[in-house]
Amino acid sequence: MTAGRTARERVRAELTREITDIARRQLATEGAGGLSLRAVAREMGMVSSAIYRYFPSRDDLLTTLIIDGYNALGEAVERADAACPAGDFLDRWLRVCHTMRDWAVSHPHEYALLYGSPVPGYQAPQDTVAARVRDVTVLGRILAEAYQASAITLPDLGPPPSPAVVAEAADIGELMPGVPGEVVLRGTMAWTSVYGWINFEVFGQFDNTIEDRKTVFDHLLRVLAGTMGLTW
Amino acid sequence: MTAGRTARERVRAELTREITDIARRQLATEGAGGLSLRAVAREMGMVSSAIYRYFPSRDDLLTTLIIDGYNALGEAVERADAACPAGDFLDRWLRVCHTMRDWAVSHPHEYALLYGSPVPGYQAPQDTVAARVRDVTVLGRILAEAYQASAITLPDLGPPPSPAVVAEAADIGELMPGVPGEVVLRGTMAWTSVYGWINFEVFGQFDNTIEDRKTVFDHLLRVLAGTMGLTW
DNA sequence: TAGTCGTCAAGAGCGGTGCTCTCGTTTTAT
DNA sequence: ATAAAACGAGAGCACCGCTCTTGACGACTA
Repeated sequence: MTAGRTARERVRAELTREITDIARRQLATEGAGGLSLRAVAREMGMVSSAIYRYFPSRDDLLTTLIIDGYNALGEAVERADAACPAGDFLDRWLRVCHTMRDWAVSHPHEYALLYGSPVPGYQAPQDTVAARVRDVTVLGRILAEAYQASAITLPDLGPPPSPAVVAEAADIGELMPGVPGEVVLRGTMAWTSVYGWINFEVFGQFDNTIEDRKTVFDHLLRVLAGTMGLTW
Repeated sequence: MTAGRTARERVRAELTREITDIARRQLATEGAGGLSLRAVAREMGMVSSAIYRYFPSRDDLLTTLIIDGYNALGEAVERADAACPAGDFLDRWLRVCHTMRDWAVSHPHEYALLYGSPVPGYQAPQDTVAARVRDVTVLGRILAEAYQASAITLPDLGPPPSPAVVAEAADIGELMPGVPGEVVLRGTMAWTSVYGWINFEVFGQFDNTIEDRKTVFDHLLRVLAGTMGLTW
């Protein structure tokens, strides 16, 4: 990784890493809006214009921070899933979701960058999509493997989805090959619910209302597992 | 309302309204980060410092926009609920939630101000809480009235919540007097799920994935109604 | 080895921002 | 009528992202 050939390439990689590190720290303390190229440069003892040798604009720096954030979250989720017994689907679901929440709570500003309101004037480039889907890919895999293991029995919670609704979820269904549309929809719903909770929690909607959020979240996860038909 | 006694008070109220109107329009087109006091002043033909006679800071202007947003959303929701037959709880649930989504989709930047990542450096003052709870108050009332009408039968979706979990939801339960904790928890879950979906939709998470979002959202709402035990 | 070429940090500068202070003027209240 | 309060205008401060130019240093090539 740091096997840059020339000395110039090595110091360039080093400085680039230092910029992103400082930027990430500023992001963690000030939030996305408080991220300032000039402040990063000041902390590095450089002049502000020098930063532009490494990142052509503030948005480009933001983009790498976003990609890094998706990868950090995705990696944590993948590790959590890998640490579970493959056949205990409920346990995998619980641990993966708790990992997502833990990461979000401990990196609120980075999480806001990923799942909060888009940064004004900033348009996420296509580079981010590969990293963005890592977490939901894990959820899809759990659900797919559970279905293949016949560990899913959908509870009857309402009228079955129309074919049109099922067709709309086809793209998400690609993450869970072989899983019927109705299950895909329940999974999508659970996915949005989990992030809805995390959003509320990280963005302060539960302030002065729910204190022991992890415990309530755990209960939410078990109910969601029930809606997906995961046996308990 | 515009019955200010002196001429000065009248023109002050008028100018204050004009400032917020222009600010709201800028917010709608540029987003929260693009809201600029100088730009507002420019559009009014005033000098920027004059704005500070009406709003002591940019954050104060943002605060009134936020309160206005909560009230606009809350009013739309209350009107939608009032237009439904009081005894058709599923219909009320569906219409209220669709109203929330419609408002969010047609006012994305204002919605982001209310339910997105908090504006950096901005701390919502206590003035906002009264307006903020209007939407969830309506949901709580629907659920409470449904329960009192014996229109709720909770489906079995997992282990029952521990007393600790139920206790955590006590504050939210105050919105639904007489409703058992388990139902309050299901309602809280449905509430977060709805806003989780709306967040995903407004913030672009469904781009290139789900096209006919209203239809899928409607299906989500019916499943959520099922989890709350609303008969269908 | 000498020279050229590309990369780099630095500095000045542009237009923008939120915000403060002062200074006359106008309107209100006494 | 006079004192007090409110007001718009203007200059100015410190900050921002970003651009352009300049001079120095390192890395390849003749």
